Amino acid sequence: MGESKETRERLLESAMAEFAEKGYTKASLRKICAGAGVTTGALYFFFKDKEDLFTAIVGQPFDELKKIMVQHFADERDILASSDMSELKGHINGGHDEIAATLIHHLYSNYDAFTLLLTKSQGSKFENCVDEIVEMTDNIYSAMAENMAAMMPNMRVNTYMRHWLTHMMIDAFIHLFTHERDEQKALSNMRKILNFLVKGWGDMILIPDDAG
Amino acid sequence: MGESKETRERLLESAMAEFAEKGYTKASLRKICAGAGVTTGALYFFFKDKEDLFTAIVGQPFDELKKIMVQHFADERDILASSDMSELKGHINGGHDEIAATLIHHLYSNYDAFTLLLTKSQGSKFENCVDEIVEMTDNIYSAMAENMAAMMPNMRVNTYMRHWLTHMMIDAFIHLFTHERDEQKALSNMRKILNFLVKGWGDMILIPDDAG
Amino acid sequence: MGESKETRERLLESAMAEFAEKGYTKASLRKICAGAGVTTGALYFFFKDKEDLFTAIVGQPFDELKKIMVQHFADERDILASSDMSELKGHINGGHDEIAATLIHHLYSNYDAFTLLLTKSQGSKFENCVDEIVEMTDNIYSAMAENMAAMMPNMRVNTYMRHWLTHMMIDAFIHLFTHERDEQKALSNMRKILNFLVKGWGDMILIPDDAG
Amino acid sequence: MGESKETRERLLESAMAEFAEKGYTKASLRKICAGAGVTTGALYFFFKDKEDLFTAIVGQPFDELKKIMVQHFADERDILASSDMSELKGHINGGHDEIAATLIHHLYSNYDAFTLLLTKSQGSKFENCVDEIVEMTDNIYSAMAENMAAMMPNMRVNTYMRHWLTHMMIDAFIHLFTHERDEQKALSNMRKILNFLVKGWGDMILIPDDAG
DNA sequence: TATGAATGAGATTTCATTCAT
DNA sequence: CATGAATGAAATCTCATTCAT
Repeated sequence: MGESKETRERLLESAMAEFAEKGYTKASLRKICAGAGVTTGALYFFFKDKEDLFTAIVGQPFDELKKIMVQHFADERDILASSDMSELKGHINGGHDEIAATLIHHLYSNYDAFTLLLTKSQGSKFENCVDEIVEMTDNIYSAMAENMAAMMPNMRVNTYMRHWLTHMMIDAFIHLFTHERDEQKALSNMRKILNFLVKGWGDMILIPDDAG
Repeated sequence: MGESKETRERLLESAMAEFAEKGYTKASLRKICAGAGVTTGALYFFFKDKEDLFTAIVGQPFDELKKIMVQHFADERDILASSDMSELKGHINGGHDEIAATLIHHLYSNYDAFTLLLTKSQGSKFENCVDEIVEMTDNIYSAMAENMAAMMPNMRVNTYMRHWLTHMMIDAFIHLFTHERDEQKALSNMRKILNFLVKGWGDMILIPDDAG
Repeated sequence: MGESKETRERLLESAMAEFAEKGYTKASLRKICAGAGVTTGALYFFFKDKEDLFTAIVGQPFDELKKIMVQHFADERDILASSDMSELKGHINGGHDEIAATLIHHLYSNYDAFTLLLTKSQGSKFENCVDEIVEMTDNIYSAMAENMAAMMPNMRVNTYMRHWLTHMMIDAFIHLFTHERDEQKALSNMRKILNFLVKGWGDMILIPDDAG
Repeated sequence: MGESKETRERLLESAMAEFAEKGYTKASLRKICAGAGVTTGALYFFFKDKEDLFTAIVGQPFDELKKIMVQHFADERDILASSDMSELKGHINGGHDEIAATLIHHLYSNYDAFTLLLTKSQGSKFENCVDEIVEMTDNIYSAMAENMAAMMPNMRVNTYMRHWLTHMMIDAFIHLFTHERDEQKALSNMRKILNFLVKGWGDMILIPDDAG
């Protein structure tokens, strides 16, 4: 009554707790409402259905995550387009450091939402969100790898390994995020991990033309 | 009536399909029974409850997986106990190759069961099965890493990176398994990946005493 | 297999335990069979259905109980038919003592069966067994009371109190049986109780013609 | 929709009929809902589960019954504390008359509920409600009997008979209630019965020190 | 805005019973 | 004499959702 904003927020908080405890599928809207001190009708005033409620929690952070990545990759592409080989390699590391910091900051600024998204979304439309991110990233890296191969005679791209390395990189972010509550430590570790993974480009992705 | 083996197997097949489509939680026992052409009571003659049915599909393959790992690690420990440093490093690679082949063969020999276990078990008692495997592996690698550090003066173990590398290795198996239907290709790729990850031991896990 | 008698008895024992624990309605035939180490088919070889199984436990003791009472009352009637008033009164007490001993002995000789019958039969055809006994007894006492009233001028029978006193007497037996495990103590107490209740005949049952 | 009070009441009425016909355990919630013209979900809006529905019918009358008894016994204790022997005996009868009237009135004012409670509650949490009442009463009478014995030299309490007499008294109330639909007749008969039972105190409960 | 009431479909599970072998 | 398999109905209960007020 008259306290609409509060109600909506109480619902979101209650939903966060319930989704975190039970997972998307097993979470009960009734219990979410009870936890917010309202009845189901109130929930349906603010949200279309269960999916809409879940989206209200994780949707925007997830969209922003994608926006950040798209933006970063667009910047990268511009730079790479006008680079020679040695500048490029240097840039990859620097670029990685920058985007890593930005992404990790974004993840930790929306800690609860991303925890839900990454560990409790099975059954919702977000259940394949990681695949979506991997695909996005892979598309970019695909272009990047082909560019690099084009500059290096007698070398070609092992697409399978490129895909795997991309996946490992995303998984590394997720693993860090879900196992390390402190943002600074996460960032510091992520840098070491990225340093390591970048070596995989040379080792596994760009390979001699005649390799199996 | 009278076609006992068939019925149980039809139930398992129908269950496999339903679990694969909907995931453990959303799968409907009614539909599983309908799919097998029997009534719900028949299901309860063969299986105690939903969890028992799911376990009948994934339980044994999972247990064997753990048994294979335990056996492998026990063998390794015996060998490592009587090795000097250089032999040891050589062995790690060889050992990896061997266990990788065994594990991948086991995974692909129970393809459907492991697909269920790894991607559709949320809500069941197996939902944390990957963590279980990671923990098992990490315990072994923990001992191994300490042994190696003890042989190298002025070096210590970065436990965080050790844990991460273990996780990445397990994830690599899972990623391969869930993205590559051909066992031989999976094995070939896994070998390359392991070769790469093993370098992480030198790069990130054994670090100078004074490193942060 | 070849041990039919044993099986039937094991079923009866298992049934006794299950009925005692859950009551007739909630008792599960499956659990009874499991407890006897056989499958449901075996049960249905020996017993027609659930009711028949229960009857196999409590039926005969109950029938014998009624037979004992019928016999006793028939004897009583013969004696009473040829008695004058004072002999009759004396006989009531003596008769009570005798029948009490016989009944109590019968109850305690079939302790488990009567415990089931008296406390766990709701839902079965025996659920009103106490009423049946009360009615039987009341019919006899009705005739007896009318006889006595006929001998006493200006007195009539208060049928309500007669019915109540009969009920209390039966309840006294049941209360004793269900609260006192030792037959001798039960009998000793029952005698005191009957002595007391018999006074009710003079006090409440045979009343002046003009009483309300 | 919109006829909330009616629905809840229709459910209670339908439940009363079903419980009365089948007993608590065998009563079907489906049939109760059908009888009330609503779906099963509606029932669960008003009541937590089957037990809660049964409690909604019999709980309050039963609680009030206990409250009445507690209040009565508290009053009695105050009076008895300041009485000599002869006043006390007189009081017992008077007190009995008063409480009997109050209790019987309460029982008949909730006729259907108490019928359910006393004859159809097996399987519910109320299945031992009579024992509860007996115990309450027995505790009080225990104290009362000891007081009386203390005033009478060379006399002691036969606790077994005290317990039995208490039980008989409660059973008398129940028997009257379940066999006599008319409140006035029940009360009138109850008075006679109590008069009779009170004699048991002298005959069976307070006995010479040297009695067995 | 929000409530209170109700729907209707569906969930898992248990039951007594049957019957071919 | 007993098994193993299966039926079919019913049980209690929970769910997301709707809607008049």
